[in-house]
Amino acid sequence: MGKCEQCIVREFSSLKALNKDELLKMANCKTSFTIKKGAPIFEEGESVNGIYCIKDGVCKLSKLSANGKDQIVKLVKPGELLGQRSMISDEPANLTAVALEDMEVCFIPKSEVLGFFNQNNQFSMNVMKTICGDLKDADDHMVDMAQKTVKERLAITLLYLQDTFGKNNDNTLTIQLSRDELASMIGTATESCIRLLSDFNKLGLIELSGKKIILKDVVKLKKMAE
Amino acid sequence: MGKCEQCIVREFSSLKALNKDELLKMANCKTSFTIKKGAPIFEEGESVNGIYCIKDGVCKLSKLSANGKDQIVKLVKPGELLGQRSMISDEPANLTAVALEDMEVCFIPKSEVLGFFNQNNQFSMNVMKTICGDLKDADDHMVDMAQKTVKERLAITLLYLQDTFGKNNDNTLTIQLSRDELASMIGTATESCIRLLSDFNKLGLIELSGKKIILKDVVKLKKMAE
DNA sequence: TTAAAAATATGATATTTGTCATATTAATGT
DNA sequence: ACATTAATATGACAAATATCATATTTTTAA
Repeated sequence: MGKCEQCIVREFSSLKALNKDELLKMANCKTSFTIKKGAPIFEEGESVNGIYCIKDGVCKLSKLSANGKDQIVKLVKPGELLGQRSMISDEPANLTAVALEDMEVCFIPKSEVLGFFNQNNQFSMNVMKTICGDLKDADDHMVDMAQKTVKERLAITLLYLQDTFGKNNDNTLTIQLSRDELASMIGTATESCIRLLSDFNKLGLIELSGKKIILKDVVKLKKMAE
Repeated sequence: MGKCEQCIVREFSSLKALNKDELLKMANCKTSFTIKKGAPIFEEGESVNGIYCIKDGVCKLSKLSANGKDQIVKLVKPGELLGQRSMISDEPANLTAVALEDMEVCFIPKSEVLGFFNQNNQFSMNVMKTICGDLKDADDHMVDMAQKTVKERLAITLLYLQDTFGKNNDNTLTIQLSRDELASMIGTATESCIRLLSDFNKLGLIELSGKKIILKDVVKLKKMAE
């Protein structure tokens, strides 16, 4: 069984407020497992009786709209927690979590987490701050969806992907999304997304080599994002 | 000085977890004031060093987008709190709060609230649950903005207004928004909003008498909202 | 009360975006 | 290696929405 004490990603999440004793307790009740690319961690409507701590790999949180299209609400990366919202609200998951890469995650049951909430104020404060950050992001995201054009949203999203997940040695974006997934982030039709990528390519803003994307002119992209 | 103990709206917010002692402490440090329709409570970028408890009147939380248009993110009604997000995150306000009606609000300074967080777990849990609810709403709202048409969003918004704020004896919506504000909620141009209201009127879904709106066919509106 | 300003309404038109059809390319399994 | 499937790409067109112009009504303030 892995030791939470020695887990590095813990340091990047709300869990960093936990002391040695608490970490030992957590190590004893957590379950860790791997998830293959494309597999769900949980789905909309399911009960999530605890939180997931992401050790490795990125996943998407999405919601199916009545028009049959998936909207990606958020990407979650190592060090971040998953499922806090529905655990705290005591409601079924509002979003579906699917692995974009092979993942390693740990699951900590609700009873344990609530215990930490009661005995460790810094921990619950950390969780609260994280959720507040998510709320701010969601509000901003919502305004962008309502007020920005698809072109602007594509620019914003490309910059976000590079900022958040970085680039490889050949300058290509580290995170690889299908055109369909990129469209789901932007909130547009796949064809529109592909078309705009072509346009950006022709304008020299980005470079497309197969599935890989290179941001060639970050300054212009930022201007384009407004 | 008003007594928090006797304030009814308190019962509808996270503050209901506070005990007599805490309420007395709160009554001593709170400041209550009135805000005229159209006046701001706080604006984007301002520091909000505490939380506002709404005793009477409704306000809008909005954000100015780079295109110069305001997007209304949320309406807040009596019993709800205001400013928790930025107080907890320790960040300037992300949204502007403006009174839609004459309001009565109380302000409770940050130091006091944080004190209650530390000594009253139920209270901080309540606040956390409220913020989680806001996050769920924001995510859902975001998906609607990205995936629904303006027509669908108008139907959703009209139903929301009636559900949340009710109707008068003559069946008109209790809350009165200008066409401009309604457009800001929906995320569309004022003209488009006016046009669709006309269409809905002609289709018998709603009835317009001046600024007043009556929902005539809630079933069809719900179907329209998908 | 009445002139001025603001809000509401509607038409004409341009722009953006979605949809459907169909290539073309890449990925997959046998 | 090759057939099959899936992903990407592009054209043609339709639908949704924004913008600009201008009328009409309502509100506001002198």
